[in-house]
Amino acid sequence: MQLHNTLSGRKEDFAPLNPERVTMYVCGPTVYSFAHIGNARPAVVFDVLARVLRRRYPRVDYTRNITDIDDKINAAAAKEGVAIKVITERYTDIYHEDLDALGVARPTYEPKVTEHLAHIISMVERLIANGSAYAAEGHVLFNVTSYAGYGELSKRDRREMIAGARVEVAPYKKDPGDFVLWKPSTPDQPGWESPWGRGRPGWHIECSAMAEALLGDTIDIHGGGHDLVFPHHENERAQSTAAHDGKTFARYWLHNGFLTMDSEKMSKSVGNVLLIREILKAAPGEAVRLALLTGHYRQPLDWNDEALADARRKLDRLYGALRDAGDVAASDAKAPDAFIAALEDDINTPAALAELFELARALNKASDAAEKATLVAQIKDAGALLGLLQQNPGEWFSQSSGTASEGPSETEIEAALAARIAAKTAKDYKEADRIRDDLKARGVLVEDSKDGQRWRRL
RNA sequence: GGCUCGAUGGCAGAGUGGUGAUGCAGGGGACUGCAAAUCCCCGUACGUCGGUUCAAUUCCGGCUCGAGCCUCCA
Repeated sequence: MQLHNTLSGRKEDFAPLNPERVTMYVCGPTVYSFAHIGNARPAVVFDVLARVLRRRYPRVDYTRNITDIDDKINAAAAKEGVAIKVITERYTDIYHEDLDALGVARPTYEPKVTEHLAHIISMVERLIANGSAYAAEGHVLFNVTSYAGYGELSKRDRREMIAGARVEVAPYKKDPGDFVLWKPSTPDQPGWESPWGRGRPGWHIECSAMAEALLGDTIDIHGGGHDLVFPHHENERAQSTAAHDGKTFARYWLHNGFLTMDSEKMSKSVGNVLLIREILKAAPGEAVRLALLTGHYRQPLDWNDEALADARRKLDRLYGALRDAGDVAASDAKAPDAFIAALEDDINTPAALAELFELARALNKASDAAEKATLVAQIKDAGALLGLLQQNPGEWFSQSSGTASEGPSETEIEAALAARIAAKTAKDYKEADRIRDDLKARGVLVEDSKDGQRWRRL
């Protein structure tokens, strides 16, 4: 298996430190608002990676955190006049619902910052003790000059970074690049007791502490969105390496490319965010998931209505092949080698999907029952690795296009179909076609097959 | 301004130093009462200018355009 490592800038052979326990950490959401479709990309991509790894390794410990201490959360809570827990629990639930709809399996561990304060504090103490960090005016800062490898991950020169920095440098910093590990809270802000007074952790230390607590000093894979490379992952790397006597923190750094809207980054300031739940009103979650896997994970992906419609049509084809195979009992065949090879080549989902379509064509052409059984099993097993094609074809074709869409009920459809078959038997094709056109106008496509009429929602 | 990554047919999107993945759309045919679905056939795509090479879309360099980071951000 090969994975592209941001640190080296190239694809590398993947070999876990301990094949009996593969460890993976992915930065999860800050729960202060609804998740948008851009947030869904890493969740889906790394979900696929976890599935692929689990096929090969007996145990994959996948940790994806929930950031439930953050100034944006504080702002949201203050605005509503509620405790931060009200905000964080609400949006954690919503995040779970949204990802469930996209078929994203829960990670092995889903730690919250509020559950790891003791660990964070102990890590900060260790960093101060070994000279990597210092306390100043109620803050604790990590001294970037103490870590020679600073800038290696994001390929930045520290001096250039300082020169180009647009932020004002706080007077208590020893070096302009130093970043906060702990900061003081005012009495009206959420805070926790610490050796440096009542305060709260900085953004970067939480991931280092939780990764250490759940996965150990050295982890195999660290993932996240490309925007996290700097400063978040650069800082995590510095902290963890410094806290562990120079031991490697993450062996493979994986970063997914951005999702754009009309070729522009999705962001609240631009006003072009598209929430996952808004999309789900008009499209099945499975189609959203496939749309996210259409391009390679490291490439930028432009989101638009056509991409989503395209994904639906692809699923129509795939489910259509499974449906037309009828009731053949699937054999125990597994996904073919070419499909696995594509996914094990740095998660090349477009190439894997191409293999899946080849299987579908073969299934459509197959006439032998044993051959069909093998192909059905292969398609389902391959689909499972992508988190797709696990429903019955009948469910796929009869489901409405989203949580908000409407259309004639199944009872109505069945009644219309009965009338149409009667018209057809009487060779009244004009009436039969009228019924078909009428249903089509209402979003239901009727098809005649060798097994009689069948329908699907458009 | 500095850094990183891209530019493939009507659209989306892999890949490769020398036989044009895959899906959608489009054209032709088979099948069908007609459709739909399915199957078969059909496209001289690799931003631009140079270089290396017997041969470049694929390697190297310039240019143009695009995305991202340098500030919270998936």
